Amino acid sequence: MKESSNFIRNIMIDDLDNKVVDGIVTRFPPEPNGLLHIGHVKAITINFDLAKEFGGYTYLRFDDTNPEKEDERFVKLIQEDIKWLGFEPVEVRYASDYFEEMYERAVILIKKGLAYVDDTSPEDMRAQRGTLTEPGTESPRRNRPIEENLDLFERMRAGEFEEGSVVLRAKIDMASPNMNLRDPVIYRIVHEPHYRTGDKWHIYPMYDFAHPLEDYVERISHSLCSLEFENNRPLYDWYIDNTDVEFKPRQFEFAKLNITGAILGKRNIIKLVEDGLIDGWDDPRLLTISGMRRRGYRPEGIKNFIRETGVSKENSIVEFHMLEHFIREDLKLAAPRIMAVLDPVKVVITNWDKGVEWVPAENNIENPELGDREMPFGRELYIEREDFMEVPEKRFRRLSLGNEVRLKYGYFIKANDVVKDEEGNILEIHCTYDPATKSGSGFEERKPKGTIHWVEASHAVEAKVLRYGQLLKEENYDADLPLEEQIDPQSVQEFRALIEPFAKGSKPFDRYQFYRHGYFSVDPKHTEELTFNEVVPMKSSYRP
RNA sequence: UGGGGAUUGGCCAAGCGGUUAAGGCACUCGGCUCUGACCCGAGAAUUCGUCGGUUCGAUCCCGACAUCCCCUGCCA
Repeated sequence: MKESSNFIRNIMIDDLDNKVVDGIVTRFPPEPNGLLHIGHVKAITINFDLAKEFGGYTYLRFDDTNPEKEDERFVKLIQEDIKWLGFEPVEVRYASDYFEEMYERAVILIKKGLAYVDDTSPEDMRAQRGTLTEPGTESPRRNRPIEENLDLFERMRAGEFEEGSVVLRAKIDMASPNMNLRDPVIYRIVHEPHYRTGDKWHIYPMYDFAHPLEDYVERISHSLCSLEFENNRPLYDWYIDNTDVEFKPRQFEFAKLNITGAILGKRNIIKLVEDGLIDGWDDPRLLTISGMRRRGYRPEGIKNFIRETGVSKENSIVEFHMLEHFIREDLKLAAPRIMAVLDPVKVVITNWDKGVEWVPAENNIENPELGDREMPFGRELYIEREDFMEVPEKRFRRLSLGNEVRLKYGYFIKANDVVKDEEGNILEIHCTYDPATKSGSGFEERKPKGTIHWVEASHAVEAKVLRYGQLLKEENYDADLPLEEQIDPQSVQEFRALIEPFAKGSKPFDRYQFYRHGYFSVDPKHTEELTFNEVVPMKSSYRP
């Protein structure tokens, strides 16, 4: 595991040293109302890594306290995503399993005179809450007798009331400068059936009340969440301090992950999915876990990125470059390489008279276990149009008239002539090859200025290649603009590519690297059509 | 004068009173190379938002100011 220092680790070390906690127990608590994205990967990685580092363990807990938004299918998909990432929770828990426990704790609050049933309308309640600079006013129901509250709360549970007609509230401080403490709602009425508990319940706990109790039940030592919950921590502590729990979990906040040009946030993704602007949650342009999987990213690359990116309380935006770097670093060791030509121009080797010759090609120089293969070489080849210039510019190191270049895994060829159409477009480049320069022969007499890639014309397979770029046009997402205006139409580009045949020695691949043009991976769903997803562009540093 | 956070090179981020102020990404230059990628070297903060204070000594402590983020859901 990579070690990256962060302030939460330091807190844990101190807590362990000072015997504030016996051990480390963490949890990842997604609400099953959508799929996970790379921002969640940060939370997942932090929780699992830290627990593991200190010999503790981590729960996967579905925070399913709102039946109106949650769905069983997300429970399943989220677990698959986490498993794919390589994390193993000690146990899968559901907040809905603790509903009875939470109810009991709410009764404790009522009995202590710290909670009351209020039938103030949502509108009036908002008005009574005051503003950021003015205190709120107390509800007329605030001092309702305990017995009456107990009776009303029981009837709320029994389903006697309409949604929105009544809530259970904590009696804290309507003048608190922290809005969260102005008598927050503890339970609300919801008649919608819950995907797990069905219609057993008609009241559901609010996040602020439920979460600390969930953490208590699981004996979470460090409850990690994002920065926007800092204002909720006093309430978290209030509930813990007043519900007679014998274990006190504590909340710590860290900054969420933001990446330039990426849309994160379930709300936005849900909107993109619902508006049909993308394929779905697993659209490769999205940085959802399933989208990244389809794009060809591997878990290790993603996790390394997260680990190197750090944990702090700084509202930061990481450059997409950083993600690309770690994905590329991971893929370069694992991706079999093939050769492909995106914009082909024909090369005729005028002195070739051997038919088709199969030449060995290293599949992956860094990882020999991926095996070698053979590829055809013949009289007619295709090379990349941009790899040829009739008159070379300075610093141009590829093929040009009168000059020699190495064909990777093949021979040196020298361009002698070009055939053009009436408009001057190059149709063919006539070259001669030198038999002595065959790849692997150990020929060292001279070195060409450059090496280029190619495919043999008669065997090349034509394929459609999809390049998936970044979803957004602008560097940063602007919440005030409609999403459809911000999506970059170039985020999906379709190319026709000529790819070397998969014939000899080829195995079912799931990832490829295209020389110079980038790393691509096959989307397993589209293997038959040979549709590729670009993983990461490999920039060329050549500039005329 | 509501409250809560944050402020270290273009982007992340270590650092916890005495350091030449880690590291990664990006960028530049050089080397290597069966692609210019990869790999290997080298390069940037006289300085840690600003101004004061404490101290023999401050990025690290205190104060003021500035800027950014969060908080008025019966969402999480």
